[in-house]
Amino acid sequence: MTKRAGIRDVAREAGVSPATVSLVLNDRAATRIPASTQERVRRAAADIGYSPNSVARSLRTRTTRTIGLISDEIATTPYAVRMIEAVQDGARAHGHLVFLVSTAAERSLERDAVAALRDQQVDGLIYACMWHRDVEVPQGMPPGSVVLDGRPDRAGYPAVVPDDRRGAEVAVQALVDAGHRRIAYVDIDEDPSPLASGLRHEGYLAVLAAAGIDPDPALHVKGSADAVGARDAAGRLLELPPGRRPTALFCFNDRMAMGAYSAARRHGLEIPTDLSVVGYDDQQLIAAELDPPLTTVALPHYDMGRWAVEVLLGSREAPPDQGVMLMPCPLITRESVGPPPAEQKEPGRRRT
Amino acid sequence: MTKRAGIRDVAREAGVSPATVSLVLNDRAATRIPASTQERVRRAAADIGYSPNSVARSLRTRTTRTIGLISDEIATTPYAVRMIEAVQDGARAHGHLVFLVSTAAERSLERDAVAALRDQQVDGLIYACMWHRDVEVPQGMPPGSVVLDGRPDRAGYPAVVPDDRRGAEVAVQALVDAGHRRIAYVDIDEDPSPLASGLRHEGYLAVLAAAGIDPDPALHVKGSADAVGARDAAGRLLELPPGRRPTALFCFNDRMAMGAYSAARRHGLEIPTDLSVVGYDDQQLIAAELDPPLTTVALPHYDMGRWAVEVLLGSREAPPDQGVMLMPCPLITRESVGPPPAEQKEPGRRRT
DNA sequence: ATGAAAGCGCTAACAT
DNA sequence: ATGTTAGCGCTTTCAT
Repeated sequence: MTKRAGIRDVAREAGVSPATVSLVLNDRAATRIPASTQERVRRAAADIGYSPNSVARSLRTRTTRTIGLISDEIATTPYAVRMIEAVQDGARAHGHLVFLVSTAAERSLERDAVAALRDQQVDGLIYACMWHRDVEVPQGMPPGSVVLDGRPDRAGYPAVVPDDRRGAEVAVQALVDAGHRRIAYVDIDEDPSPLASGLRHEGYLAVLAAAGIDPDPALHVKGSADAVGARDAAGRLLELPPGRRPTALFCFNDRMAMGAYSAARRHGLEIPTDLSVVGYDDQQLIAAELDPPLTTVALPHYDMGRWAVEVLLGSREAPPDQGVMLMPCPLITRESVGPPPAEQKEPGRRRT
Repeated sequence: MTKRAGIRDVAREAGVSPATVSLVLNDRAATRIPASTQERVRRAAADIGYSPNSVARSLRTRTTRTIGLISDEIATTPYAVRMIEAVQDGARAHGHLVFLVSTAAERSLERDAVAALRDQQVDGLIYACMWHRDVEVPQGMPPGSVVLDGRPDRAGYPAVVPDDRRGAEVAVQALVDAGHRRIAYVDIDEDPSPLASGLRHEGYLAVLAAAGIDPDPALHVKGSADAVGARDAAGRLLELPPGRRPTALFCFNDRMAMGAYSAARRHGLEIPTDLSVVGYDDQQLIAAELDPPLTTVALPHYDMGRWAVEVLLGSREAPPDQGVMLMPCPLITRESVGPPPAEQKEPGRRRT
């Protein structure tokens, strides 16, 4: 890289002082400087390819137009990159650049990251979780930093999470509307249980209650978070005697719905004819690609990410005091939901 | 944020000059300053919680310990975030922070990003593609910047891409080793055809040739890149008369392998008993979760990302002149490959 | 309407 | 062995 042109180079070229160049190039010239001079300055700048050194400017103005995005993990839940993209887009819209640092949720790395970012004088910090959870805000996070997809343990940090309870309601309601009354919840078996697990269970129960359906505890099963765990859990459900067997499965997530598909297949059940399935997450490359495509509830990653930057950069109101913003999770209707089978029948034969 | 302590605060506290503090804190004190003074300085710094302002330091040293990572897209191929993570990790290992900017592959955004990053005085730039392709290096990219998962159109840019040809060879060889001789290539139908498509085809043909198998053009089919397109393409293959039908499918990617699974299922074929399938990408949340788990070839995203930072930051040799580094793609053996069925039989019955 | 000069917080020559 | 000084490239009073 050859030496970059500086403001004094422009000044010399235009026959004015550096101060004037600064004024003009920052649109602070308003009334002060005649259009002709402004024109001359801009020409000179363009001619020599001048572009201000952000570091010097930052030192002087004490604002860097950068933000830091700390994410606890990045690769495990690939679809959550939508949050990163959203933060990116929002930052760009505000003329900011973003430092990304992922910390694998290690406390010491988190502290280092916060410190490094503060040393860089970032204008704001976002702490992003890759899944809805309680978060212990890292030491040194300046108040005003926003928490993304997590619930901060301390006040002073605006936060946004998906409205999992409401999302589950929408999902289960869709099943009720299709005529189902024996609806199972294929839950995740993890310790500690994710916040989303409980919230979605609440939503599930609320809709059943509202529909006058007595919840059958046997229809709340748990399996490990992968397709195999879900396949087994769903399998147990499908082995229930005809009268007790569910006609619809609400699955904790799309990955588990994928397992439910396997179980149905192994039981000779057609989706959605013999069994309806709803997932959660709207995970790219799963939900839409399953056969048949999966009806699911979308996690509003992009919206949450956008919300976070905008609150951080002040273009949107933070929720009053301790309030956590609940972002709606829309139902994505595809083809895995149908009316319940006319009667409880024997495991069907595959169509030929 | 209350006013940060500065180096002069530490100096006053320790009863020395700012210069001494700088020396000590940067481990440049070597022989010059007695241990006792050093200790005093460090104590003072710790006491008042001093941490140097990176912006000021950068202005002075003309090096920022930051790098810029420009990625053409981020959300579409979620598994490619492994590259970002790798860059992250490598940067951290070198004490650098990374600016992430995604440009949706728009030329004007790319140019803006390059300019903004240069204004920030980043120490280096990486241009990352989300899939192996030819890249027109954005205007203003300083020579020495590295291209990740792409082939630059100009010299002066070290680059790394997956060794798709060799990867395909390994995949098809696994099939040959299992005893297959009628092996199809379920290719992607896209215009322009991705580099990987052609390279993998070459690898496929090379292995067949080496095994003395005459390639049957009817076994090279194409489908759209989603599960449905692949299902149809694979379906056509499975409808071939017994003697011509393939016993194994090499799929362009895991998503298409997923479609092949659907097709097999619809034809009453069991995997791997009746049909073997190999994918490509080792896409998280697909390959491992399919039933049965998919044998596939991994794209070395992490390794490539790591390579890129290390070359950028000088801890690894760049390939000689125009050379593009080919990163090996390892075979991930799971359960979708078996020996060919004893004889061409009628579509099998599902196990009960 | 413009310029001179100070200074953001640090580091690196150069003195002492 | 340590301190003084002069900037890094900009912005911003304050003078003129």
